[in-house]
Amino acid sequence: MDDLLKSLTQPQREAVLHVDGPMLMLAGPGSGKTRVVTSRIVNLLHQGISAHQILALTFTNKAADEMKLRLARDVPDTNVWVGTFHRFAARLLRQHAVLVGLSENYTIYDTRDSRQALLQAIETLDFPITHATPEAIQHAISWAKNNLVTAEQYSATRGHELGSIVERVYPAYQKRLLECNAVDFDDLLLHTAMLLRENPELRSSLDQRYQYILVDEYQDTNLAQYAIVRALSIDYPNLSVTGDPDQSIYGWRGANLGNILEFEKDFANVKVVRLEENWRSTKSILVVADQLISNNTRRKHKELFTDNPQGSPVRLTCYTTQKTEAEGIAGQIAGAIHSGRRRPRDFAIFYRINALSRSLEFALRDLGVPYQMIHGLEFFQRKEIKDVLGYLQVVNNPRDDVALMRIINTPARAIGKKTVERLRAHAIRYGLSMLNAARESGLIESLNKRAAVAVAKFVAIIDFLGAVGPVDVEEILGHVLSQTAYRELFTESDDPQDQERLANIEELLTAARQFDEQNPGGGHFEEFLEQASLVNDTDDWETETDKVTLMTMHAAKGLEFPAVFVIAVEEGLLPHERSRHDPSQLEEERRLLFVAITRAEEELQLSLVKKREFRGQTKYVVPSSFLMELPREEMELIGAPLGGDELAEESWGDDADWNEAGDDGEVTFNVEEFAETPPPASSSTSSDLAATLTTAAEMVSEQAAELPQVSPDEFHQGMVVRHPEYGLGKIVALGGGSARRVATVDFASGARGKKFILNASALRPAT
DNA sequence: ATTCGCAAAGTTTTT
DNA sequence: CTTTGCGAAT
Repeated sequence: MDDLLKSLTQPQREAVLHVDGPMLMLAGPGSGKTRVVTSRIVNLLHQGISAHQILALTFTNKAADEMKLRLARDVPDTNVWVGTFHRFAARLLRQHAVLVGLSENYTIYDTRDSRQALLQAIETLDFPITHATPEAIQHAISWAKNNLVTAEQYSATRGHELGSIVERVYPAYQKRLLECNAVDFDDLLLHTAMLLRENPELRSSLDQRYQYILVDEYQDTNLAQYAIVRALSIDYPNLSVTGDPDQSIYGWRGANLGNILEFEKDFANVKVVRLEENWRSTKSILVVADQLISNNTRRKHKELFTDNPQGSPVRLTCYTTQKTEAEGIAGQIAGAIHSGRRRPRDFAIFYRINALSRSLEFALRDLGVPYQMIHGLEFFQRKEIKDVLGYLQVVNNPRDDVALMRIINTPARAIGKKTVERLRAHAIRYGLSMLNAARESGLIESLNKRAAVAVAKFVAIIDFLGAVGPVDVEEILGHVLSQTAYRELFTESDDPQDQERLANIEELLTAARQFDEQNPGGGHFEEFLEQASLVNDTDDWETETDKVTLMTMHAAKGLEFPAVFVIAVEEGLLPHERSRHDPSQLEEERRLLFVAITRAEEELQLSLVKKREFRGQTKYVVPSSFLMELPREEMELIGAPLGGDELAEESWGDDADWNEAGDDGEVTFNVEEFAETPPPASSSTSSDLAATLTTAAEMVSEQAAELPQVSPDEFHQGMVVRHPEYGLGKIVALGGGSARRVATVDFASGARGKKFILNASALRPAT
């Protein structure tokens, strides 16, 4: 502990040593915030505070994992609860589900599932919605929930058209969710906040349980999150929040900047600590960031400074077109890599909208620079994954109609739209869940025999899965795959997309296996599903690989890179067109650029172009108004017209000036020079990856056939195997930990569901 | 039940 | 210009 303190600055030390009472830590970018927070937890434990009285809340899994990792380094085996708001709420809600009308096996719907539930609710209302899209309604409901407005409380402002629709739809939607025993993301917070508000004994016992609460990125909390944290800090107001108002970039999602700006009014005797010293960036970079952000009014004044060297000046480069911009940047990167000065992973390129990544991808690929792009949601949103998990959802929560309707005819089993409609009508009429309605398919008059039989077969599958019992997740998923023959949909196809789907299913099984290892005992279906819906795969962005990173400025928060490029610093893109006219939204756009700039450690280039192709047509670009707020005399300006005085106010927005500059605007780097660069290992696409994986798997099974002893890990679900007694068969499910891995096998000879302990059996892969 | 074609929209994104 | 989703046709 003493060693720890020695390496800290005075303000950092103050924050670390703070024990009781509320604390507000205003931490600028690169100020060592995470380190301070984890050190403070270490100190709390040191003071004799029990680990289970400490609660650390973050926004993203990435941040939570980072904190866990650092904490584990200092205090191995601690059981301080570190996690996201949503996960904490989900856990609390499991224990007290009944109080809000749910049962503990409730399902968490993602945005798409919620939309389906919403559409179903609108159907039951049967009044036509003409002037609002479902997305708009969904958004309005989400906004209400984030602001703690319940369905009963919601009332439209007079004359507000969308509002009056929402007023009717919101309660119906909420009813539908309860019928399905499901919640949406916002409900996790709303229900929990209401739970605490309406059950004073529960609130005070939890307040006592969680005496020390730490919240990260407090500037991004919404009202619901605020209410939860506030309710847990009344008797024991040892709440410490960390954040930076200048890095609040999620206002459009309901984040309430007021939460952090007014923290000091909210609690008595708040200790305020300012971490202003920056350890990340050069002076050149920091001064640009500082000047820019000082144009905002809604902030807490902060003086950023650093002991780091001056560094090279920040570049502001103007290219002719997005093509030359991309090539120029790719050329600089290739050059630096080629000369051995930098590695690919040192670089990041940020842009305001995903659509801008295209030209960069081409340019990087042309020069053979490996890169990775961070897109938001992926894995758990894929159709094949959602389909397979849909079965598990229904098994876990038989009232989950949304999941049921997703899978009832997937893979196709002759249950058409009409049949589903009739089932649904029956369900509504008798107040049944879809599954129970399906059970009665034989009694529904509108259904013909063929349809009724098809439905009965589906019910049989669900019942079979339900009867499997509390086994490992990997095993139940294996049963899902073999019962539905889902895998067979893809195995015969040579469409590369299908191969990718197959690989994704394997990945799901691997994820299930890892989960099983961490949660032994079997039957943890709902925890697995919860993890699947609350996780997103930007979280496991590969930090280890040596590639240039391309991402939106939003995704960049919390990261740092030696060299950063920010492209398209242009009016209409940054600030974005839709934010340009509202002063508070404009400030958020400025914060976004501030976040992007402060990711850079040593080198930074901002760039724009003269004309940009957008949605098919080329338009002359107006430089971002933010550029005028930067200390241009301290920056290196490259490329006409930014080199001269043309960046003066009078030429702003005047397209003519841009035309005159000519078409071969200066490019900072000669691309041709690097065209001959021997291409480094190119960025591997997922299909490449799938191909390698298949080959590897083949090699493994070839080897296995020759070797007398086979490792249990070499068996996988769906594999064809041979047994000396039963002959050829197929693995329909796998379960158990690595030492006691059990395979369930159906044999061609007719023997079904035979179980073998892989370590001990004579079962071998067939080749 | 699947496939094809057309229309419409096209910030940012967590959970 | 692209992508994506829904609806109509086979």
